[in-house]
Parts: sequence; structure tokens; C-alpha cells
Amino acid sequence: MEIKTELFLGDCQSELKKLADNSVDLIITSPPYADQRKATYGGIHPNEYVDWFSPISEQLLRVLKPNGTFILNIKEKVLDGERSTYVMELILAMKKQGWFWTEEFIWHKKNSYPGKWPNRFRDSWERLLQFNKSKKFNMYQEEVMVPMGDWAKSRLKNLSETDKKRDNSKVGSGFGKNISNWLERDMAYPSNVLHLATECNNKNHSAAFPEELPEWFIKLFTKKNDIVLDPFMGSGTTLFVSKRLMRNSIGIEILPEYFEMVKKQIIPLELHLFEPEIKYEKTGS
Amino acid sequence: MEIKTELFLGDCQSELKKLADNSVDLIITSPPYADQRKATYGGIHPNEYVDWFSPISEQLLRVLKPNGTFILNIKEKVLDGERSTYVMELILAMKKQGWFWTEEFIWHKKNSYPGKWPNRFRDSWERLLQFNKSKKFNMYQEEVMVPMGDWAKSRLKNLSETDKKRDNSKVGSGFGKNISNWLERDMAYPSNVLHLATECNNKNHSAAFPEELPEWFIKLFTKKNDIVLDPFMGSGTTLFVSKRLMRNSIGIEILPEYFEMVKKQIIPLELHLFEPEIKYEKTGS
DNA sequence: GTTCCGCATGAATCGATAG
DNA sequence: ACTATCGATTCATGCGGAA
Repeated sequence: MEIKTELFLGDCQSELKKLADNSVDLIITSPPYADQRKATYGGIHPNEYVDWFSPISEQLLRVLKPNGTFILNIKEKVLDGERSTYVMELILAMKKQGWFWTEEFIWHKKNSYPGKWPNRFRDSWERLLQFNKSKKFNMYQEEVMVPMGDWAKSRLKNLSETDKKRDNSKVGSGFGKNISNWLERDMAYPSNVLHLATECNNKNHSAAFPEELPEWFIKLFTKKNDIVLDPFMGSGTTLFVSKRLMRNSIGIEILPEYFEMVKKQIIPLELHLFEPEIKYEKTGS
Repeated sequence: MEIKTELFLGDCQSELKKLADNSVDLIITSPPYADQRKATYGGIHPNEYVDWFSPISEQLLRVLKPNGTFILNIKEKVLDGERSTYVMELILAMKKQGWFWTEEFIWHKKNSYPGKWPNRFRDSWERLLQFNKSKKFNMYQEEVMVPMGDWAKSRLKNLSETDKKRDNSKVGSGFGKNISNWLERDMAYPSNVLHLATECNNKNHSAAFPEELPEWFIKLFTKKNDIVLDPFMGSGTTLFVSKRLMRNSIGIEILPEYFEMVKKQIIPLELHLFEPEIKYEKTGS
């Protein structure tokens, strides 16, 4: 089946109206934070943030499938020495709209920018708010399982030693068998804290998140041929990852530069993606 | 100078009234979370939590010195499939009382409670909310500087590979047990994400936080001979650490068992603490 | 005296069962 | 219908006994 990528150029709120009700499986986005990035986006004052975002979240609620998920990446800025409260007010407002606030993941940015202030440390985490339309939603936990921690590693080490001896006495060669069994068993479910580095380079967009971030949520909340929406597309990370993972995607971007940039990059990516599939069928292996 | 430890047995709200205005340098506490410690403490329903805590936070605002800091350790529970909002409502309520919400630290608990559910992962973080009475407050950042590991150098190369696995060992600000292994020369300021394991054993209290947690904040926000207050003393971790770091401390506890337990333990600790000092003076080294 | 392994146990959450 | 209680799930950690 072909993977589609749809791009919309224009204001997020009005472009969203073109999308059908209950048509999207996953929304994942990082909207412009209040008063950040004033140069590229309008820059929204913290006090106006909830009023600005509410009509958008209302549209998102409409287009999301009943079993779908909305992941909102956001962090309040420091205003006059203290944290703003607009994120909390936004959560409360979205709950009134009908959203369920299911969970708050923490994105721990391992390589946050250094800096020194007299009264605070580097801000090295952001919120990843999970909202849902109903209490039942699709979640494919096995897709994001991770290897176990130190305990399992050391245990695996010892096991490989003993298994070596056992295998040598019984069969002869091949410690691969037992180890691979243990490797499979040594997977654990992750927690709600994500450790990812920020991507500082090769993107023109000022605040692109690392590919691993949308990848994790796309794997977790969608399956192949599902539809992913990023209403603040930016440099298009979410869309590229969606395509790579064989998910359809929709992107909305208000700035023509980003829109054109993504549009140009999506087409060669399609060719690149379908080429290996043909080869694979020919060799038959 | 002698280090004093004062203990109060009784209800937090009424006992706090015995303390003088502007008399405490640091408040650090972990109140019973809504409906959690039902067996030991009363258990407060999420809907009533703000009303229950507000009179207490009002007292805390009164007793805190103008340059002091209040660290509140708290996390909302899941209620009927979604996160409760009482922590956010509490922050908004405390701001109305006159508190400044300066910062939110994240306590990442490596060893969070296990479990598997169809719709969520393990909860492995808690909030450490920093409130202040004014925008100018005492902060001794050098006291909590951490050595830098080589993870900072190699982070760019292995990014995609390591992120697929769970990074257990070297994530983040790295206080804990391996400090002695780190190189001394390049010291860095920590960030606002703390990586600490919970203490499961050797305490009779059900939910003592690890000593490193109050230690970090005591070093960061007080100097020697300052006064530290824990209005929900529990097993007394905050007080023991304060004493060890030569800070005066005040503890309030409503349950006589804990009160007596801490009382008994504080006295031998004093003897233990002052003995080495005398020896130190005698040897003169 | 080390190192290693077994085991109990947490600020958890869900779903089913019972009043 | 709505609350209360119980069992099942699962992972890092530290302790004690063993090799």
C-alpha cells in the first residue's frame, strides 16, 4: 500500500477545518512556545496563550479518531523570575473541552545547552502531554520495549559464561542460542521518562525535536498505514519519520519557506523508500 | 556553634503557628499525596487536596525568611484513567497566596514501582516544586556542582544507537555513588533533572526519600547554621541530613511512632557528630 | 575478605469482585 | 450505579547468606 504525505500551507486553525472528523490516529506536535521564536512566528504572550491555542485544540479534538492520541510537546518559559502557568491553565482548559489528560511524559534533554544564571540551573526537560478523546485508545507497548538495565546486563554476562561451559560440554559450539533467548527475554517496558538528546544541527527550523521523539510515539500509538498529523510541521521531522515507518502523514505549516523545504524533501524520500522494497522482492530472500 | 534539632508532635497546621515569622531558611517536605498513604495517614481525596494544603502553605509562607526557599515534593495520582489536576490547582492557589513559583525540578526515580497496564507505563518521576517568597533568594550553586563524565564527549556519535537502549548508567547530573570515579577537573553545574533511586529498605517509614534528595537542596539553598524545616517529618530524613551538614532543623510529625523514633535517633547522632570534631581539634591536622 | 546469587519490597495502577 | 478491597503485573535495589 502506498504511503501518503499531505502538506497544507496556511494558518493551522483554518487549515485544520479541511480535515474530516475522526480521521487521524495520532497528533504529535510542538507548537510555538509563548514568546519564544518571536522572529519566525508571531510570538504569543503567555497571558494570551490559552486563548490562542484553545480553538486549535478544539479542531484537533474533532479530527482525532476516538481511539487516537494527541501528544503535545510544550514547556513554560520563565517570565520575570518565575515559571509561567499557561501550560497548567491550558491543561485545565482542554479538559473542559472534553480532552482526557491521560499522562505527562518527561523528555529529559541530555545535552541541553549550558548556561549559568544566578538563580536557576539549565532547563533540561520538557513536557510531553498525552491527551485522549476517550479512555480507551490504541497503544502498542511492545513496539517500544527496551533492553533491561545493569542488573540484567551483569546477569547476562554471568549467564553467558555458564552457558558457554554448558554448551561446550553438551553440543560443542554455539553459545548464540541461549544468549539470543536471554536477549529476547531481557526486554523491559519503558517508563514515562524519555532520555533523548536534542538535535542542534542540520535542521533549519529553530526547534526541531530529535527524530527519536516522534518515532517513539508513532511506534507506540500507531500501526502501519495509520495517519499522523503535525499541525505545526516546521522542518517536518514528524512527517519524515512517519514516512520512514510507513505511516501516512499530514503536515500544516504557516511559513512558505518551511512548507517548500519539506515539500522538496518528501519526494526524493519516497523514491528512496520504495526502491529497496522492489529489490527485496526480486531477490526473494 | 551547636546545631539544634527541634521536634514537634502534632498536627502540622497548628504546630506551625508556634514558629516565628521569617525564621526559616529552607522548607523541604513531602506531604502525603492525595489518597496514597491511607493506612498510615488519613488520606486526602484529590478534590479536597487544595483546600487541605492551602492553610498549611499559608503558614509556611509566614515562617519562611524573605530570602528562603520552599521545596515541595509531590506527584498527582491517576484517577479513573487520567492524571488528577490537583497539583496544578495547588500551584495556582499558592501563587494567589503570594508565593512565587520559581522552578519545577524533576526527580527521575530509576527504580520506580513495577507493573504493566494496557494504557500506561510505569510512573518514574515526581515533581520538586520550588517556591519563593521573593524573586531574590539565597542560592549557593557551587555547592552542588557535579563532575562531568565522558558522556558529554561521546554523546553525538552513538546517539541513535544508545537511544534505542535504555541509558541507565550515565544519564544526567550524576550525583550518587559513582562520584569518586569521575574526573575532578571539569566540574559542571547540574540541571533541573535529578536522577536518584528511591530507598526501599532500612527505614520504617513507608516512603522516605533518599538522603541525596534533601542533601542536594540543603546544600543548594542554605549555608551552615541555617534553619531547615520539614513540616511532614516522617522518618526524619531531612532532619538527619540537616544535622550531618551542620544545619539547624525543625520537624513536625503527627504520628507518635515516627516522632518517638526520630527523637531517639537524633540524640545518639549528636554524640556521634561532636566526637570527631573534638578529636579533630586535638590532632590539629 | 571478595564476589555472587537469591529474595523481599516499594508514594503504582488496572480490572474484577464484593458490598 | 458507585465505592471498597484484592490479586496480578513487574523492575531496580540492597541486604544476607553462600561459594
